[in-house]
Amino acid sequence: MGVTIKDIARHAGVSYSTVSKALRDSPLVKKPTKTKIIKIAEELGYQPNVAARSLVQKKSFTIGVVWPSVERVAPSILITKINDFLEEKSYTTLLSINKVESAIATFNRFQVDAILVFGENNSVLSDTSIHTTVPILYYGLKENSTYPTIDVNRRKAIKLAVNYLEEIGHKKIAFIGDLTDKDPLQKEKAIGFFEAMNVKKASDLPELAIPTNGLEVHDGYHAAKVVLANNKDITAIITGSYDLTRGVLRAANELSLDVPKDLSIISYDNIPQSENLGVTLSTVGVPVTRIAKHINETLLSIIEGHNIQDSIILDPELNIGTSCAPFGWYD
Amino acid sequence: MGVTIKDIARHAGVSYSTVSKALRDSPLVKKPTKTKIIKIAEELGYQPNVAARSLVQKKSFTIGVVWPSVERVAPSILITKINDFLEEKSYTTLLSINKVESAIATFNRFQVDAILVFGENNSVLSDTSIHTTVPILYYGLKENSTYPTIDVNRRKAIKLAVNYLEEIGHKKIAFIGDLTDKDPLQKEKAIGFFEAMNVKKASDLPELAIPTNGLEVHDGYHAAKVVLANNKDITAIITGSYDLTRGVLRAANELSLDVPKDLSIISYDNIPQSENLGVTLSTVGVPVTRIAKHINETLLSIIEGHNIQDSIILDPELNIGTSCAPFGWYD
DNA sequence: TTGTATGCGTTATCAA
DNA sequence: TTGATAACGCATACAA
Repeated sequence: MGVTIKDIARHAGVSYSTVSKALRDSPLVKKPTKTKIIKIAEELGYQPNVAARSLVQKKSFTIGVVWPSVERVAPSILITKINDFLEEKSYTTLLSINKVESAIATFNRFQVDAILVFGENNSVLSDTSIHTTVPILYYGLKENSTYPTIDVNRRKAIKLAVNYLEEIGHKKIAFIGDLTDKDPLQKEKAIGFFEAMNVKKASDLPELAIPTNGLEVHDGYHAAKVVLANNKDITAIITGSYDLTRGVLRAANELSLDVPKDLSIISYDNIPQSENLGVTLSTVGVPVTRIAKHINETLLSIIEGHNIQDSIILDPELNIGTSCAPFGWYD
Repeated sequence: MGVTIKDIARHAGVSYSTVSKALRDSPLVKKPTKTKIIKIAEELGYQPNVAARSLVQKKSFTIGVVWPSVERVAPSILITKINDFLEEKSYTTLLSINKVESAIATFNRFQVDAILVFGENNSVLSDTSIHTTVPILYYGLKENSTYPTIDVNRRKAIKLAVNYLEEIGHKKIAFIGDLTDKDPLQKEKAIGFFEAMNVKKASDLPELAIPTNGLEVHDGYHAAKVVLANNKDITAIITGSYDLTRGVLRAANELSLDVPKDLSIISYDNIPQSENLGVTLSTVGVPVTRIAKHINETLLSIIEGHNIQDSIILDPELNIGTSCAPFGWYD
């Protein structure tokens, strides 16, 4: 059994309520008593019992994160950031990888102060089925949720990239990414491209809208090899993900194409890249740190009882590195 | 505020202790009262308060999982399996992505019944620094832990593969994988290869021990392209991971090499493959389901107070699919 | 400045 | 078969 404040009280020769106050750094306890108590607590390896504390405080200083699709990388980095921030504010985050409904039920029983739900791309979170007194924040596609939501404008991101490339003179701009309907997030990016190009669908733009079979490095590599061989006058490529971009760079390299002299590249990306790719990437997207910041602030705000008015859709930003240059710059 | 048993009691016109019994399906409550109470509880959306319950029971039916490196895929699948099993046994799993020490402290305060630590490959978990009354189980490299540990024998796995290939007549067997010292888990596989080949290090076997820059598909693809071009009499390849294998298969395909006619492949793997690769893969490793089973049983066992005697190192198994055939089989 | 008493929601023991 | 009550560990209003 763990050490309780009563054990500490006995050792210190004071009442346990004094110990309680001392440990919470209350001004109602004299300095010397306080330091003595804290010292004893440390010696005994005291750890406050969350169950008891949250029972009386009706607050657990804990945030539950529902994360049904553990396998995905991008959310992992976001969660890590959120966790770090929350830790600073002395909140603990606990994750559940159960199905949304059951995870929420669990967190509800645990009396967490707020629940953050990471949306699965294909499922909808509606409040009709869910019994909870704990405030919920949803991160994912706005249209999939009837809760306060934080979303990222992927469509606008790709448009931004297209517009920028056009501004600096590029005429043939290709998009390499997932063009299927399987993943709504990826689809948003494709739609962004179509809208920027004033077409409706991929088949309206067969030589510029390049589908991949996945989002891995090799998929980008393969797509780029094909498109760059068949369509020599393409001068700029926008990719749907960082990994695809890495593949495109390898393909360009093998084809002796210089980036950005022969080919400009803008990559969709949320995540700060650590890898050295020979060029510094130009990216569009909402940086994870900004997403994390918004999520955290919203979380703390709803915990304090503020009713979140509306959902937030974060605007992407464009960061131009050396992978991208005006058309004809080197001629 | 949530619904409590007292609310239910008031609605049902009984005492709250009767409600408590009824909800726990105690035989000490008459059928009709019981059903009535349960019905009201559902109507009110009652959810038992974990804090209060674990306060009195000194048991939370919760298992804490320490998972500092969220980004990795293989552990994700394992965790999912463990979670499913534990759910069946009516345990809840909670994950923490904090640093090991602080995650353990958190779980300790939450009075979880056991803690499962997923080892980070480069850090050591020793019991000297850790204050806890909760039993801990470690999953990772045995040598990194002074706690009861479950580990997988990667070295033996690769040896098994080599020996099998030799048995069926292969003379030139290459290993494609991470040969650096960066990741101890990968290093184990390399050592397994060296031991099976009776050499000490990679440079003793330059044409057969093929290093990659990573564990992605493209790394396997690239390595295989190089090695298969330079060394035509290699008839069998062992790879360090599933993704590498996918790359090798693509390379073989591009080089018009038939698998298994021209090239036999055995892949290190823990994870059941869903993808159709044209062949059914031959694999060595410990299937996640088996790992999960062992972890779960050990977890439940230590919760029941059994002192786990010793650490467990799981033996790999060899599964031969159509990607692997005896040397000369088709001649 | 310190100590005493009460209650948080639940389970468990005992009395009715 | 049901109800009253103590206890779990802690925070806090109030008494000393």
